[in-house]
Amino acid sequence: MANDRLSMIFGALADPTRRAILARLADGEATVTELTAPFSISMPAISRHLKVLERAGLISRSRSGQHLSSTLQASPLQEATEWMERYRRFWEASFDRLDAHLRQSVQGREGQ
Amino acid sequence: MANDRLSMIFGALADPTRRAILARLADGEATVTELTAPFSISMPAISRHLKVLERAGLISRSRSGQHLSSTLQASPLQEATEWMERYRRFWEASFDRLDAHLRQSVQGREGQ
DNA sequence: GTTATATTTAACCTGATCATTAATTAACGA
DNA sequence: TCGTTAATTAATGATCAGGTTAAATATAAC
Repeated sequence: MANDRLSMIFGALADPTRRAILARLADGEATVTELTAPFSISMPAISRHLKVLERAGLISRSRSGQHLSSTLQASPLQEATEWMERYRRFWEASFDRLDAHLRQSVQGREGQ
Repeated sequence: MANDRLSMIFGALADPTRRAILARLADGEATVTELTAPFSISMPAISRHLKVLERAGLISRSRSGQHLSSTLQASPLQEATEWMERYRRFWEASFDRLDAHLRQSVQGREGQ
């Protein structure tokens, strides 16, 4: 994967296990052991996924004793969203039915 | 790469050449030859990038004679944005650290 | 039909990704 | 100090990504 910032962010998000880890961290920080539990893959594998997320800036980590906690850092998601904003006019201009459905639900949450 | 929809979308966006292709297509449809010109890589390489983008639903293609035109399809970007919306409160929380009061009222309106 | 143009497919190479198990490091607690 | 727990690193292997050049396919133009 290219090592520019957006490539690292999108690359990190391209894996379902890593997205699931982020989803878990949305409920609060967690140790590597806790993050490993829900999956059928080994702890070293999770440890590597965490490295990828950390490199993308999507998590930070802090040790307290034996335990190494991961915390969600969402600002790279903001960068990614900002990049996509450039294309918003295209999906809003679309007459596609799926588009219409998704647009509606997005606007619902954005309506502030 | 996993073959679920979000993984294919994020995976497609994880490459700078493919993002540049999308940027070019935002100015209008283009042939493979036209899309190849700005890059220092070969046409077969571009052809593969286009396949990845097509598989992710980010472009559609239509032949007219010898020419095969690619057209931007932005709705997958909307899907990706919608997935990220889930984390918006986190980046807003860190960005607006100094205005916790406002943040709270925004979260209230979002129903989180 | 022959030749030129546009694009894909084939064959191949290199390096990255994602998983494994085994070994190592680090911190804790008796 | 010894044994346990937490996590990473090492070594290995399979598969995928992204590039190349050369060959094949398809349409156009003469």
